Amino acid sequence: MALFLSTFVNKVDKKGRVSVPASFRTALVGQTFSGVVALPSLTVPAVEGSGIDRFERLAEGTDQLNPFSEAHDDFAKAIFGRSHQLPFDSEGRIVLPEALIAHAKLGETAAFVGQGRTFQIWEPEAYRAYEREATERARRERGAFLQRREEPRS
Amino acid sequence: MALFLSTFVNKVDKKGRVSVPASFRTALVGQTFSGVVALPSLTVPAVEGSGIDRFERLAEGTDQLNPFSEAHDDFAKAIFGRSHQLPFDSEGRIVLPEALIAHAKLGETAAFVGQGRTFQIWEPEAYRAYEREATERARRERGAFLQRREEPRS
DNA sequence: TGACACTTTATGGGCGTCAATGGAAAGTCT
DNA sequence: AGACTTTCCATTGACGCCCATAAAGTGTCA
Repeated sequence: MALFLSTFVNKVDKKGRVSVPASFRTALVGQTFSGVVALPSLTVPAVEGSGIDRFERLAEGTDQLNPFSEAHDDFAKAIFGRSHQLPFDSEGRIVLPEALIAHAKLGETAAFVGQGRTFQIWEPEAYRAYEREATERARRERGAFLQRREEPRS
Repeated sequence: MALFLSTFVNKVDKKGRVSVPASFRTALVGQTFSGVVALPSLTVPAVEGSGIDRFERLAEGTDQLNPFSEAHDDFAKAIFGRSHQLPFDSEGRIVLPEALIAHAKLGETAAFVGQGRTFQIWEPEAYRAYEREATERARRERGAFLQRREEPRS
């Protein structure tokens, strides 16, 4: 089980600690770093989260010499420079740095939203609004998706 | 054999538990997650269900750590975030989250409706109405279809 | 073929464990 | 020492796990 699914709303205490949903934690076991890697999303007011394995793979990509290497360089700066390693405490919580809390405008609670291979952390109310919009778009594009889904596996 | 066929109506107890029909369970054996993945349908008042394999395939197509790949779907976001992993208990039941019960307006009973590679969970009465309507529509369209076929002869 | 034993499902309920949360204690860094 | 951070216990409420029962299906054998 290596997928982040569903949405969980947990509390942020006055120390900035949040419980990472248990199912997310189990999706991260066996990694070289026991915790999550988090960075402010470049596109939405949320925190992007994943295991460190993702970044290890990403690092390999930046080492390559290719036509996009310059873009990769900017990319690496934007990604690695702004990312945080957040270790689990013994109860499976992480502490969110001030920079991330500010970026996502987090208050008393935080919504962990599964996105498959990664997840995001949202202010719950902001996510509800965003989800409504995203769902509406998905509904419109539904035809294309369903076709893809029903493709016979080769 | 991995198809969901036929319709079964089972009870929802006061804990929100429902037995997944045995034939549906056997269609799910051997998956990496022992249970079903469920999400509210985008189009009808029902719960969409499937095995996790479907979502694993979906995740492969959406790698969204790279912000330059603008191509990621709203859809994947809407799908992963709104989905729920519902593990089987030792008797083959799942517990339906409040959000799904509300979406499908489930009461004391739930109808599991096979759809081939997936299935749906309906409030039984709502499904009967929907089915009547669907077969009626199919009948009308079949009529039109047959007419079209006959046209070249005339 | 009909009766009986056995297996599989569906359903209900009780109870122990763990996840989520809060707070205290211990350790660090000026 | 004071402020802040990390580690360690304490509580509670939900959920997973187990057992018990009933209904339904399957098979066997006289």
